[in-house]
Amino acid sequence: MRLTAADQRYTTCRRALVDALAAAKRPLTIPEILAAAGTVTISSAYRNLTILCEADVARRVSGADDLGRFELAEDVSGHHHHHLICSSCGTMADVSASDKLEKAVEEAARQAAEETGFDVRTHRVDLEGLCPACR
Amino acid sequence: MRLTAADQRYTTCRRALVDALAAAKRPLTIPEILAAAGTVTISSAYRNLTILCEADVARRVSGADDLGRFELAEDVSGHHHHHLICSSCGTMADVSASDKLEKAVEEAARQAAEETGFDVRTHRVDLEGLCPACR
DNA sequence: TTTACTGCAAAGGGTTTGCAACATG
DNA sequence: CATGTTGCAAACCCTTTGCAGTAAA
Repeated sequence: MRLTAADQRYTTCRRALVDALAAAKRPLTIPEILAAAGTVTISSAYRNLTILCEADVARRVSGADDLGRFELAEDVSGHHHHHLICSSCGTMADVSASDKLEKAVEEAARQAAEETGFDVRTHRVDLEGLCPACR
Repeated sequence: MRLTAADQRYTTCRRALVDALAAAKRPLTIPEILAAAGTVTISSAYRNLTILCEADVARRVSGADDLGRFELAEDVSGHHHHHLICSSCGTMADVSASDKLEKAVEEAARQAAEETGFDVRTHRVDLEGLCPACR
């Protein structure tokens, strides 16, 4: 949390954003964040989310639609996970990753790095389909 | 290719779009598609890409930035693959998937479906990092 | 010829930015 | 007190849409 101290002030607005993200167990859209964070204006939300992302406190994720979604960084939330995405309503849900999957992805990353020269830093596994409400 | 026939006409414009996507071995942004497809206007590109996606000839993918990117559907290109994404310049590259990884992802999908009630239809594995040009 | 497609330009919607007032350290 | 931060509204950029002319079947 105090990662922010390394860069900037930890204001009421920023705290509200972090709290909103921490309370949700899934990535939130800007509208959802605004609703959850109380009196935060749109411009402040965007501005501070950008800052929080740069400070590695939050992370922007992309789903099925083109709405920006944000979640706490894994260093902050403390657990590595992947996402379930509903192709109908766009909602995202967190799912924990199994060791077997992680190992397979890491191996694939190593291999791809070797073949292409990419410096692979992280990965993302999304499972897409229909959520209970939309199926 | 003739999937389009099932819905609409196979015009010069649409052929140009499909050819452009087929020629690239990675997802292309709209600007890249316009450059590659010759005399296609922006509105036609968006309109037809939407139609091609609905006909399952093409597919829209999202990467690190918020630019829409398109690639041929796997039924058309003929091979299942994942993506390498450069977090600096946003470029995406295709990488083929190993059997081991596919199996692990499918197992994870099955498990997640059971736990959450999601009807998982497809998956996406992105390896993110820095491309050779940006590292 | 009929119907769908194309181009142009204007409209739309989410995101970013300028600027003056304000709050934090 | 000095700076960084907030709010408001205008600016932006990518994407979508209306409409009249054009091309495909």
